[in-house]
Amino acid sequence: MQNRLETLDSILDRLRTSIRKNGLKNSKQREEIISVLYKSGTHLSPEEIASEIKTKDKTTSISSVYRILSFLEKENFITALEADKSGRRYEIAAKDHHDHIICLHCGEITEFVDPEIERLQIKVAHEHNANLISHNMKLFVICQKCQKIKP
Amino acid sequence: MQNRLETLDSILDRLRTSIRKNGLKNSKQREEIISVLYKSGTHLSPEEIASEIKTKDKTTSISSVYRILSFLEKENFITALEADKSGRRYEIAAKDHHDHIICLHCGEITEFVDPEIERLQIKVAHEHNANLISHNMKLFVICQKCQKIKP
DNA sequence: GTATCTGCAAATGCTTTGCACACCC
DNA sequence: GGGTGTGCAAAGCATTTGCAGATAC
Repeated sequence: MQNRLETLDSILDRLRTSIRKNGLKNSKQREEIISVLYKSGTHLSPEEIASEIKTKDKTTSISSVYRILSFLEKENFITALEADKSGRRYEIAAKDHHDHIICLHCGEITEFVDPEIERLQIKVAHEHNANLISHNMKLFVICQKCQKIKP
Repeated sequence: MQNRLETLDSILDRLRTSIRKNGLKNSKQREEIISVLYKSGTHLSPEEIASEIKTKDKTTSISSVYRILSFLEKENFITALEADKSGRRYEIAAKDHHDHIICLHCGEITEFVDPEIERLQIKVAHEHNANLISHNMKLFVICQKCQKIKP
């Protein structure tokens, strides 16, 4: 996981501002989900988020988790990642931009940034007369541990 | 679309070899699907493939299309692409390796290769002590046409 | 003949939606 | 108080699977 750019409190402040800006109302569930994602530091599935919140005594429903995740993604508080066929996983957006290395054997997810690749992606888009909005890059690998297990 | 590396007949020959190698039996549906993907030159959804085959009088079922697509992907005759939430799309693998530029506005898919990025991806994997098996890179853009429509 | 392949329909798994009640402002 | 949020259950949608008949070898 990379450096946090922002404290949890600061993110929650921005969340409240965003809620007001959209004419919405506060809810503890939204803050809970941000909190869980911030503290976990990993890439969690909606089910994992729901059960994490449930351990803290709340009876949060999975449908609310999905609804809130959509909102938080739209407002750029979190980002989604499709590591495999099992559905989306989410992580807090308050980190540096990064891409993912995914081990095909154990599923481990590592983050990385290569400034040179980032630069070249913008160049490629321009060469196609297009305006780069975002990108999605996943490197599928066999990690060091799994190379030892399965030589 | 990039240059074909192989004729349709040559691909179908390889398909028959692969079928024998796996102890399976021939079927016109498998050849039909390869044929449709080869001729279309684009990225088709399972539904699109099924309806394309149906126009040619056959009553192919969607479940067979899915089953055959899995087989063809496993055997590297085709490759899958997830352009958006609407599900997977497939294209013939008998082309040079390439990645995709996807317009967020009109959905147009363009193919590209940047040898320098390819090289850097291998380097990044090595720096993480991992063995690069494959990658997935999508550049999400607003294409030239859509920039004019929506300034 | 026997094992694979197919079409159909039902099942699955993730995600979304409709609705009635609960809660925030 | 009126609108927004939630939980629940049901619906959606892409994909997978079980099964009986069809087909390839």
